[in-house]
Amino acid sequence: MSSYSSGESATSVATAVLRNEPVQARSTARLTSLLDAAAAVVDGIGFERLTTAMIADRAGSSIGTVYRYFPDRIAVLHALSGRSMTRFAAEGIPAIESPDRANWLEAVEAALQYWVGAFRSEPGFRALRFGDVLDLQPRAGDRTNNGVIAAALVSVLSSRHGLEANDELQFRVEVALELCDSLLARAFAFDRNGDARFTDEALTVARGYLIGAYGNPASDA
Amino acid sequence: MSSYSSGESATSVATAVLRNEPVQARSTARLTSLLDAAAAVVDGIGFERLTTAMIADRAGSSIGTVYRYFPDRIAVLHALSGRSMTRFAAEGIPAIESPDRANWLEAVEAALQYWVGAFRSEPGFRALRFGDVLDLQPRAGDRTNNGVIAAALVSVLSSRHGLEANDELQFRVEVALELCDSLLARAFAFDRNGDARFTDEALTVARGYLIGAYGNPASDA
DNA sequence: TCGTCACCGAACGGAATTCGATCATCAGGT
DNA sequence: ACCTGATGATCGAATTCCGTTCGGTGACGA
Repeated sequence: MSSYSSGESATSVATAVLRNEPVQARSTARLTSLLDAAAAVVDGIGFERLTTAMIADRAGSSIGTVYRYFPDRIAVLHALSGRSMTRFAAEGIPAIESPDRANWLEAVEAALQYWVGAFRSEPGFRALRFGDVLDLQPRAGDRTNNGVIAAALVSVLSSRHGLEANDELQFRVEVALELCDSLLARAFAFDRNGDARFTDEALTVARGYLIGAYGNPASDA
Repeated sequence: MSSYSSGESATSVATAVLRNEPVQARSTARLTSLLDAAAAVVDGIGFERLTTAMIADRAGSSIGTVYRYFPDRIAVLHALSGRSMTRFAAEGIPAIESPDRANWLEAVEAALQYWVGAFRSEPGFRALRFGDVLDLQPRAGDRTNNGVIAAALVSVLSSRHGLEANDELQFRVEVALELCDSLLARAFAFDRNGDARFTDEALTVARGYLIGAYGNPASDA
């Protein structure tokens, strides 16, 4: 009945949304350019105003090609958020696993810092908020993106820092991410570079929340 | 330079989204029924699937009338969230001002409890999350809904509980609301009645956050 | 050179939005 | 009281915009 997962699921994300898997080289490039285009537009005008025509234009392709790969407009956004998440897992998690992290708190802080960086520089990242905003009528049991990231973090925290990987830890990490996410969204809502007051507070809050639950590992030394 | 406000602004909210202000009695009634219709539909199917035709039908009017008052479909949603906020201020704030609240913490907790109740029973409330979700490209200086509610809370906290109404307090209350909001949204995402694990955690987090900043007033007695 | 992969863009359908015609209310003049 | 012009309010067919489909054409690999 345990709902947390243990590691590799973080990298195996929603590519199932595609209608056709690209086979030839040019088509994988096309797919990439479609997602890049969507990311760029979404950063500029927000996901609600993103039209399929805009994606096609900016990617230098036609509307039909968009629909060769994606079942509908929303699927593009889901794929984009999936790609961001995969990148986050592929690049961020190893950085967090670095032996430099003396304890779980440092690992978490590294993850959050990395996350803020993604808000700043990863196209489409801030506009989608990991895509959870799109899950307007989610079915119970659906995995949220934050849930998947949380699972990856949990696996690092348990395998390298001695925390027990159970539902409670998964829940708390998920909550911490949710908290951070909301403040970061606010931080970047008006300020393209992130209002420092809110980005700082996001890190402080998440930190405080987890320390409240698990104690401060630095002072246990 | 102070950005907090001191009370009455909480009731003067975004009616500026209207194309035409209603003048005669029948038109104010019409406007109300349009918003009621939107709220009912939005609760059922989510704001993305809400069509202008549905609003008109359910309100017993025509599409053209919708557009007499609102510049576009999204504006209806903004107005709806504005009305929810106004109600929250009009009904919730007095409840919070009750002399029963021994200290600021109890006032805040009452506010949050009231908020959870609104998620449960106020039509359209949970679907819109105070409408901030829709603010995809807000202009700098725009007031967020949470910001306005925070201002109202700040005025209660300062006038009745001795906290100094300054930018810092406004900021912290806003952050607390944002934190609560994100967890409540999550709590109600799958469960129409609110997943207790997340609603509880929302209150705990907001409480812990403010106590961390201002101390526990109960233990000062 | 055949079969499949990719791509295109006109055409279709539904939803958003416009706009001029029509009805209702109100003020004030007789 | 009644008329009357002005303005408020409503309507809904027409238009425009956008998501999505589909049949046709070009490109790649065996």
